[in-house]
Amino acid sequence: MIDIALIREKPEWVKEQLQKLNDAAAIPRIDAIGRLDQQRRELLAEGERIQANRNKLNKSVGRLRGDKKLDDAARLAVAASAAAAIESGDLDGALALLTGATPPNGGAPAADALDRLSGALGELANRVEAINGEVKTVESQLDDEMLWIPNLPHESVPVFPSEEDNIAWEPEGEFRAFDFEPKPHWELGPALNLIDFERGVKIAGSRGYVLRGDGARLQRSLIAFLLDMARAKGFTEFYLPYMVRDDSLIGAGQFPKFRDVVYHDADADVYMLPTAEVALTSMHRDEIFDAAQLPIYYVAHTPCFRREKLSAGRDVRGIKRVHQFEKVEMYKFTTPETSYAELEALVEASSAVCRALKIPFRRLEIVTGDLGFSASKKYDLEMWAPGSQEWLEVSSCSNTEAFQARRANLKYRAEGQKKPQFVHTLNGSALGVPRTLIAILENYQQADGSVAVPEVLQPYLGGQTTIRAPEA
RNA sequence: GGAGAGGUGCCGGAGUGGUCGAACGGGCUCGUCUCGAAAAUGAGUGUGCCCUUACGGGUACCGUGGGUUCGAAUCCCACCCUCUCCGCCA
Repeated sequence: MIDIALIREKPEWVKEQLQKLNDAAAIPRIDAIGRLDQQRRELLAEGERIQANRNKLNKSVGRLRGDKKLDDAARLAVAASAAAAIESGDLDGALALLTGATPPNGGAPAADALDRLSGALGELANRVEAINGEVKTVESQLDDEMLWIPNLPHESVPVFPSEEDNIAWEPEGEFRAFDFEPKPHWELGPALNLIDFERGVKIAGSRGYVLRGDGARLQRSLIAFLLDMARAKGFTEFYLPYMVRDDSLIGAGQFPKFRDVVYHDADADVYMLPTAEVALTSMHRDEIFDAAQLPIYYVAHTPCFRREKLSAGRDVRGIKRVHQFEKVEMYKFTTPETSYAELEALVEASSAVCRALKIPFRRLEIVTGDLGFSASKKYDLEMWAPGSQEWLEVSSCSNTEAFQARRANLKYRAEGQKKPQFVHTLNGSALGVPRTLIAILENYQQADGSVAVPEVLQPYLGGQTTIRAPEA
């Protein structure tokens, strides 16, 4: 969520930002939010004004009823005058009467004066309730609109319309020179009996896949290696729930916009985790940190489940785009002052993993048109896959600034400051597992059809250096 | 799945329908005392929202949502969650 004060104070500027994001659908919402916000505040002011008077009057009535010093006639006289004052809208006058500041004005002290007073106060309660009802309606409309507004880009993000314009940095690492035609992983995997697509589809349907033998072991090793890399950099490792409630998805920015990519168990009303980021964002929901606790670094390996409609004919082969995959995700809670330095460090941490695996990769600076919903600034890392002949996105590192913090109510108290303020949150993959697996297979394949094991993974595979096809 | 207990502030723990944002204790912060510390002692110590340049004022919040009432932490209803015992189970 962005700060509504921005919309209140400079709506045109906000619209310009949305224009850069290519989110034309969000733009008309800004005016709607402006109207709702104003409406809300007007209603609140009116409702609270009456309520403040009502609170005072109610207390005074309690005292009037219990006041031993007044005889019945006097009590009725006060009640009658006060009731008349309330009915005519003079709440201050009524209060003065009830507290004895002004004497009753001598109206007929009817026997039912106390009931009439109660009735008048009840009427006041009804008015407040009616206004509060309107406030509620307006607020829920307002919240709903706000949840659809994407995060705004940081000023350093290059302004271009589409992912075609993302800025690729100079690749790092050595591109291998092959003296044979490198195969894509969808050929290598089955040939080495590491990946079984037919059985996967048999079990799970479209896009199902099975890793087998050294394929499964390689994945397991990779995950352990990735977690160890993060842990060495000070990240605390977590095991997390894979099924989450909708508040968690709203907090991380998945809902309401991306509802259709998340699997849902309607009976239990829980959702399957699309990324660990969702669970990690919610870890400290509704908490207030001390400044001294920040920054906080977390890392977790989880499966990710994505229902996205996988378009026919695109990325259909292999395990590049699937409904279920493993990912190791890093997450940071920081102060606003340090979040951009922390973003650089985060990308560096992911880059270090690519270097350690000795696979050529490059950094992509994401432009405004491709920023997505939650990020203020984002970098992707891509590994080169010589068999598929393409760059594979293996990591995506974002600073969401206070966008998720506002949705999930994540705050901290700055040194010497009374008011808590929102933290900044960052997330980055380290790395996406199937794509890294693809890159390993395709980069480490050898002329005889076998695949060498990256040096850093060998200890995790009991010293094994090569993956070969099993004996026929 | 069966039976029971309970959800109040940073924590523990009170709370006759009106003066309760909430006793009391602990913690924490600032101060006094001290060479310093401990002990003792004084004051303070929630969050959101609205109004206000500011000082400050108002309002809401005692699991959530409804209801009763002039007035609800306190009464009624529904729901959620936690815990204990039994059963089942990796």
